[in-house]
Amino acid sequence: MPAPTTVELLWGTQQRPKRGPKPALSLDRIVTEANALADAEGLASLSMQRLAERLGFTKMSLYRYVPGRAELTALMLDAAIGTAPAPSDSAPEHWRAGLQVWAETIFERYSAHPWAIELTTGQRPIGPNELGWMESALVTLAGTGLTGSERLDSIVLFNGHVRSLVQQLASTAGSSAEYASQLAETMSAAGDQYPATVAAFAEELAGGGRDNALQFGIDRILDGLAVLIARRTALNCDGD
Amino acid sequence: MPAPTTVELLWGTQQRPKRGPKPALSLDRIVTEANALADAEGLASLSMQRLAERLGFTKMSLYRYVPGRAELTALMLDAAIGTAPAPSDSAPEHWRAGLQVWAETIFERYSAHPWAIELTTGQRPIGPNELGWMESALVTLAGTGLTGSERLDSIVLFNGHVRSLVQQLASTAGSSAEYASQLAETMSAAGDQYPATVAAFAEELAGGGRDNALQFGIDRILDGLAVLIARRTALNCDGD
DNA sequence: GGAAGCTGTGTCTACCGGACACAAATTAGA
DNA sequence: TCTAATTTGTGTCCGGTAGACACAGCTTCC
Repeated sequence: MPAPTTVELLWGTQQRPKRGPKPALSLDRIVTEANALADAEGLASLSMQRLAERLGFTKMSLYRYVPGRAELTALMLDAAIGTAPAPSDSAPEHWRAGLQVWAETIFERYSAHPWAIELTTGQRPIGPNELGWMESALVTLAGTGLTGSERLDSIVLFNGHVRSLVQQLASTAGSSAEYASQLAETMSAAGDQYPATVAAFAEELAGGGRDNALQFGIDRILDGLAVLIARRTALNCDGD
Repeated sequence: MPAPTTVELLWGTQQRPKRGPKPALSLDRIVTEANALADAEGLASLSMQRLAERLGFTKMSLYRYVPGRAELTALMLDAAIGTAPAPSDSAPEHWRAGLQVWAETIFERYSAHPWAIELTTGQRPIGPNELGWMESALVTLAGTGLTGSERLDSIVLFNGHVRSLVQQLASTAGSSAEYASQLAETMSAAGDQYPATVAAFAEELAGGGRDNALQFGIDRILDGLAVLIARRTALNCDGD
């Protein structure tokens, strides 16, 4: 019985062996409970021991289903982001609204499971759901006249913005007051060396201090893409 | 002797005690060697034990200088990104070139120490160097007519893009061939469910497959900011 | 009815971060 | 100059982690 690889687990290409007792656990149950545990207490509090206790089994029994922690977290990530919603309207002129929804939706998914972000680092096999999100965005971008590289780079750009925001907001969500006071203390101690920073924060506070960083970034990226798409379209018309 | 906090360590507001033997180590040496170890073998291979062996001391002696691993990594991060280069030309009309250089430079810093990226997650005190980078970008954006919130959100946008790229490129740097073959295998197995993805990658390969994702993202963000800045400038002129 | 093969379990190792007590070193004050 | 106070580096210990391995019991095939 060779241990299944991460790819085999992610894409479900393993078959049940014929002989032997029927397994009392399942991969789905394990991953579901692992995600629930991570949602409740964070990824750092997730250990094979604690997960096994939650499932009512011993630690080593989990290794019959998952080769190790790395493979488990890979499955957790793909389960956390879930299936991508089908692009509602793939007409080429609606790419802007489509990407807007795409970015907001994946932001909500990641926000519901902030621990999933740190699992997206490092070289790793891509899962079906993750690929589905990419496919969804690429369908929306299909008729824009952008090249394949540009379409892929656009997704990287959106992904980076959304994930960066989730990380930042999730970390300051619990205790933004404490965070703000700490920042204020630093500013009052060494603020004279950072005048532009002090000015920017002061102006932000005066203006209400609402955090629309997510929408701001989405709008800027969409505007930037629109500039490029318009240029491409103009060139194509000239060429015809 | 209360243990120094992360803020005190980062901002250097602790004073040497008068009595007792002179310390044989120093915070600088510890952080320098820790960064060298992380550069060589990654953050996961950095343990207090291994760091102490590298320094020729015992593990527990390190705790005389650093309260714990979390504080150590906070110092490592600020040392890794280094001091921000002074904005060479802060004339308002040069914001575009200034941000271009800013993004490329911080990209190089993070690329030299990819492990530093994962240390930027979670709520944490900000260090002097990190604040210096923010100040540098805010100075460049000072004369653009953007509000304080918009200037801060712009930096978040650039930061997210750069860090996301570093993470992705650093992970695929060592074995891009293996990664490509794995992706090709997945595509050939399940590619019919992801036609737009297959098309985009095929087109990218046909076009040479150079990865200019960093520059692509920077250009789109700059274009998007230019649109907003032009709108602000036009409104201001109308208002006058 | 074996025999083969799988499942869940208990035990074991190596490593991690960190607490705590202690001897040596150094300085302040008498 | 001598003593007491205080800091430094060290050795030992603890709880926790991931994972290896052998073993008993169950299930199915021949």
